[in-house]
Amino acid sequence: MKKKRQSRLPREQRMREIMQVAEQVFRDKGYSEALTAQIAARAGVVEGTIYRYFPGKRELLIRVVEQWYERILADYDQQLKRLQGTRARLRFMIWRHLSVIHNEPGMCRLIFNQLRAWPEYRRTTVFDLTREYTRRTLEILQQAIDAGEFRADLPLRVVRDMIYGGVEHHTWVYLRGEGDFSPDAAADAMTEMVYRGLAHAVPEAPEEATLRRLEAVARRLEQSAGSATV
Amino acid sequence: MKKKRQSRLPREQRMREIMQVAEQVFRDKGYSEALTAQIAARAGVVEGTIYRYFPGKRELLIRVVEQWYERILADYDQQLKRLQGTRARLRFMIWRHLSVIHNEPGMCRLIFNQLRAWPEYRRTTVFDLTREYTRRTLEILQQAIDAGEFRADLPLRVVRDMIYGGVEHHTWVYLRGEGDFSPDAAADAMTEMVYRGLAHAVPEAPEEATLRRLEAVARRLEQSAGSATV
DNA sequence: GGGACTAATGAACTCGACTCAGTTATTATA
DNA sequence: TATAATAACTGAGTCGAGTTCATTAGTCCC
Repeated sequence: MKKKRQSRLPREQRMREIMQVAEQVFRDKGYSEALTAQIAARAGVVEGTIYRYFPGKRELLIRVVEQWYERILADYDQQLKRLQGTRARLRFMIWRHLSVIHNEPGMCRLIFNQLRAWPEYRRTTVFDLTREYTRRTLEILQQAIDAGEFRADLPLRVVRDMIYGGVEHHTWVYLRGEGDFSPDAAADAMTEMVYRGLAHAVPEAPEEATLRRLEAVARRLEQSAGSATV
Repeated sequence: MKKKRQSRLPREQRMREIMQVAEQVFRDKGYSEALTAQIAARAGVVEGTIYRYFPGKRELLIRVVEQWYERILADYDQQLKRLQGTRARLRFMIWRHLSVIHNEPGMCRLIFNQLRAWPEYRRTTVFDLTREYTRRTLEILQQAIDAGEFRADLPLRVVRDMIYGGVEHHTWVYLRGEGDFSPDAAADAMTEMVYRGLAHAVPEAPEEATLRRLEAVARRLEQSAGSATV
């Protein structure tokens, strides 16, 4: 057995190496099965070294997931910008979310099962980015309402919750490793569901404009009065 | 400080006492903050005693949650049986789920954040009962299809996922202790959404539509006005 | 080549879940 | 009432994983 002394690396690089190994181990084993000892061993350092770079195991996972999530969402906007029309844009948001889960179940499990349950979650960029992207979905819906394409009589936040919650619920079995799902099929169904739920059933009647303006007033009142709510 | 020797209890009773204390501690502290030492202390036994009745801390939580869940769902059927019509029954399923979360956030957090992430989850009665009740929702939808009330062109499982996922997603902020939600309002919105998504497009009388939307505006204004407290 | 800096070490420590050989309280039997 | 059998309960200890820190030793620069 060799006692191979590790050559020293600049701070940044060692940090990157540890995170890289940690990502792999967390992904494969899940959070609690992933041992700091093993991460250290695979990274070719001693356990204590990890603690020179990260305050603890939890923080290490957070950093790893943050980095991954930023990478995953990098080209989101670009792709979305190319799409025209409510339906296409809505479907993209849903499909994309489903696809990420389908392609990266290990990472998604970590977010759903661990990260999101921790108190640190709120000050995570995962939290911020998720918020940002669900907000974007709300915007798409709101724009469709403003354009007279969608009705305004359902609270959009509930619709958003049905989309994102629905996506997650739909992928559970897969995430437990007990089955599969089709991102395309699910995205089609969910988009259709939202569309029917919000689209006007009948061509606009003359009093339409008046109603829309009344509703716009309500919205403004809500926003000014109710910034306490979510 | 007294060394009060515990009188011996029959197996069943001691078990019940431990579970009772454990439920309280788990509910208040969450799983990992709840220490077996503390549960033992509060139950008036020594730590080792817990392990005469439960194989481990996880199993103890499982048993506690199972017992609670069975209690919660006990009168479900009775109430459902009383309700007639797709809309009422559907709304009840949604509302009930929202209400349980609203009334018992501590327990629901344990299920969502811990139990469901464990491999043991599948052989839990929580798993079975949840399955049973989501199946019941599917049945309501299916019956409506059979009766010609709903269309059959969307996969019902996706609809069910949007319902249950939507409920959960909608309650996150509340479960993190950062806000509130109205089970009634959310149930109304979700039921409406599902209804529109699945009902045959029947041309609506124009006055009816106008009325419903005016009512929606009024409801929202009410909620805005009252959201300072929320 | 020597000093300053700091990456890295590894042994020790913490803290909580869990174990088990042994100790009684209780019950059954004589 | 005495005694044996049973099973509830104890508590001191083990174990294992995360975390700490005083110390060691590459690396850079003058």
